[in-house]
Amino acid sequence: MKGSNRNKDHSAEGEGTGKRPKRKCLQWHPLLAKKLLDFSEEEEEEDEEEDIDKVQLLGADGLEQDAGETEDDESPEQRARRPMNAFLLFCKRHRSLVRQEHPRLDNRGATKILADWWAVLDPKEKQKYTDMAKEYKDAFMKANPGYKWCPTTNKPVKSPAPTTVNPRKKLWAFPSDSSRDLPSPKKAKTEEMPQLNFGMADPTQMGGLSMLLLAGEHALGTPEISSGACRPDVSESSELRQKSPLFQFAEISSSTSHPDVPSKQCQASALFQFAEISSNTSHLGGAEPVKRCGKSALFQLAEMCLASEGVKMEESKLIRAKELDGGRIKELEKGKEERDTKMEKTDEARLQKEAEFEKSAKENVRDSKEIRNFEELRMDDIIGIKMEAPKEIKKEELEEDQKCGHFPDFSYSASSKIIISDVPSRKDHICHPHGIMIIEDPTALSKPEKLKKKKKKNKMDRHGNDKSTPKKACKKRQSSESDIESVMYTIEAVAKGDWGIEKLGDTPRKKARPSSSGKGSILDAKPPKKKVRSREKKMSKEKSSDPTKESRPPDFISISASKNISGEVPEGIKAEPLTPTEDALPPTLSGQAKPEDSDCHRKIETCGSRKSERSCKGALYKTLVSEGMLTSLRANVDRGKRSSGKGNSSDHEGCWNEESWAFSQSGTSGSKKFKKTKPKEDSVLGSTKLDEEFEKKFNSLPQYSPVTFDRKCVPVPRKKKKTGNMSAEPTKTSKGPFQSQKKNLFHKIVSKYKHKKEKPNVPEKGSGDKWSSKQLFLDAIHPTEDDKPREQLQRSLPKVIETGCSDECSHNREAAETRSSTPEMPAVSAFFSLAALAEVAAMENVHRGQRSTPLTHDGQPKEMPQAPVLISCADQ
DNA sequence: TTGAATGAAAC
DNA sequence: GTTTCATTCAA
Repeated sequence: MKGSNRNKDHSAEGEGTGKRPKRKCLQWHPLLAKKLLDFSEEEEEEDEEEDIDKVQLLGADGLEQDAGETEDDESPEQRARRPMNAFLLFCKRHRSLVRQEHPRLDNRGATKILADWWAVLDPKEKQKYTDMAKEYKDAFMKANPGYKWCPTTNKPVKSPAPTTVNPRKKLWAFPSDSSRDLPSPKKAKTEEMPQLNFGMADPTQMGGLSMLLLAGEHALGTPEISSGACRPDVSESSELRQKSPLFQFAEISSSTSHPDVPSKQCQASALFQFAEISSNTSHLGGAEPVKRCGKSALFQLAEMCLASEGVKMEESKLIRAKELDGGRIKELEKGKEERDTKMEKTDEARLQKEAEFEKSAKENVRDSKEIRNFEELRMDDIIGIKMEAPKEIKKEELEEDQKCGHFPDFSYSASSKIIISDVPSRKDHICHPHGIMIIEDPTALSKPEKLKKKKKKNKMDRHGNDKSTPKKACKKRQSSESDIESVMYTIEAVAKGDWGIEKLGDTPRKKARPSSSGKGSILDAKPPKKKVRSREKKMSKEKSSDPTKESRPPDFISISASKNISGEVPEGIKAEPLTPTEDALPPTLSGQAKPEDSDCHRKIETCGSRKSERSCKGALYKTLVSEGMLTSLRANVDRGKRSSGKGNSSDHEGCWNEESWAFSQSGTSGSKKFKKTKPKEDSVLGSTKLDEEFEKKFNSLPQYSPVTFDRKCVPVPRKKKKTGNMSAEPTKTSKGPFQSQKKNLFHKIVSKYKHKKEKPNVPEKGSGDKWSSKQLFLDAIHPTEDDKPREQLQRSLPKVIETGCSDECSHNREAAETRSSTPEMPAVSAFFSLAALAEVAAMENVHRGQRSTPLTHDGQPKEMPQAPVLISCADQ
């Protein structure tokens, strides 16, 4: 049976896409899954596009295949893969991030780093993943009652093990269970899933999580939810859940826009758009078109957040808190709009935008004044923003750029939908416009090329996009900033952050980008990284890795460290104002938020530098989005709402719901995972988004910036180091002049490293390997700190900043390039983003008190590091 | 196809 | 305790 199926699949593949079709199918099939693994994301994405088109066309084939699969596969169970454990979830979530940081690093190396991160990860954060994994497992088990993790009994696998060849997946066919208990949903899943894969979605994305959805649905037993673990397109096969939430959602959107449009297209488009939106959000595009899309997507996302918030508010009645959050969001959105508009139209659009901006500002003021009307105001703002800026201004452009248009529209439509229920007339208006926009979607769908591009771009680092936009904004800001000196100062600080981000983003992607100053060294250093890592890998394999680990990555790390430090320091300093950062986070500071907003408005009005501020905020907003901060914010908001409204106490349910932190940026991985949402709580957003929620859950899983881990790293390393050996070895030079010492360290390290290679020191297996990996991780994160003992690491950061500041701080502003040059841009970028937050908050504070805190302050460096941490923690 | 990590489950 | 396998993808 299986063989026949396989053959079919293959044949199908060959026929349809050649290899591609199979892949997806394969993934779902345990047997085939591995094969699928090989192909790259890009290909998958492309496949998706193709699939989409094909799906409709090919329906019959897909069905046959699916059916065959279900039968052949024996039980859907076989298909089902064992649920991922917390660590795997973590890896899945962060691997892309790691890879971004270390493009050259292969998966193994990435895995090591991930392991390090995981080790360092705070218990709380870990718990999130653990909980998710648990839920996932539970759901999975529900779906697959008979499922056995290790078919050991069934499969002689072990005994035969000698042939490592096939070991991994396939064997565990399930006994008879497969079909037996499988709750209908499960089958549906299994069946549907593949279909979906064929048709629309990325099987990869669907991942095992889809099972979760099914299980969740099943458990919930809520017919309404009918989790669409599978994608809508499968409607054919999906008897059970004919209409997945996504499908419904798509329909709604389509209906909203144009009933005439065939549902299929709408669905597909909607799904894609949604996915793209998420991806865009995460990546915010490197290329211009992408940028636009990304921006719009972000903007829409923000809107969505607002809308959802608005709804929730009504429900929860926590108007004020929401208002606060909303207000911030608005501002952010506005900032985005401005940037977006600027970006798109550039100079020409400026005037209009400015006008809009002013309007928005006025509106904001109103909002601050009238809290009750807040919702309406928001709507106004949104409307104004979209109507004026995006639509009127951008309309044509958008139309031209179908990509952007459809995405935003889609998201917006979703939001609008929600809004509609709550909001009266205005909302309707809004909806229509969006609907119009949506119409374009189908066309967009028709153009796979764009999608592909986007996807590719998605791969690009999110930061890159962010950066790009911020830059422009910054530039403009600078021009306007001239108005007020004090403001300028603050603005500059912010701007710098933005610049840094931009640069960072750019460099990280390509990694080797030759940055201007001192970058040559960096470039040189980069190659060493690989070598080092490879070496380390080898070392680990050999188990030679010593407790000492001095084998730290040689020069390049040091170099990168210097750069990083330079970059970090200023930001860190800026970030110092922890409170501001907190303020930046709406959820936490709901109360403050409002005042801040008002302050901001005031500032805007009073100061001629409205744009600058807004632009800065906009940049910050992007950064937030990219960093996932937005997600966290939204999550917090949602939590608050839910808590007030529903009060989900249960961990599981609560987790899912709560966890539905908006679309996370889901970085690179985001594109892939489009799973369905969970059914349970959708009431708020509407059942329509169950699917989304599901995806969200996974995507929502906190994505930590490397920086976060850095701090955390300290403790872990100690543990691992345990052995006294380690302590002695670490070179401690860190304090003095970094660079000179760095060199020395470098030499030392190199020498040590070599030495180690030749003679592995004490190699205790586990400890040694891990340790080595950790060191890499540490090195990567804190190159400079490597030398220092782990204990000092924490201290070292601040210190480094301080010491480094003198030299590099000056450079920082001017030499954003250096930042960009650092190979580990992502971490830096993340740091910047946090810093940017802090800066923004600081700006606000400054405006309030008008005291500009010098960015370069040495005095508060320590706080800096914490601030980001706090943020991350808060988020999560 | 392997491996690099962690964790859960089945031995 | 040991083994299997979940994700990911370059090598």
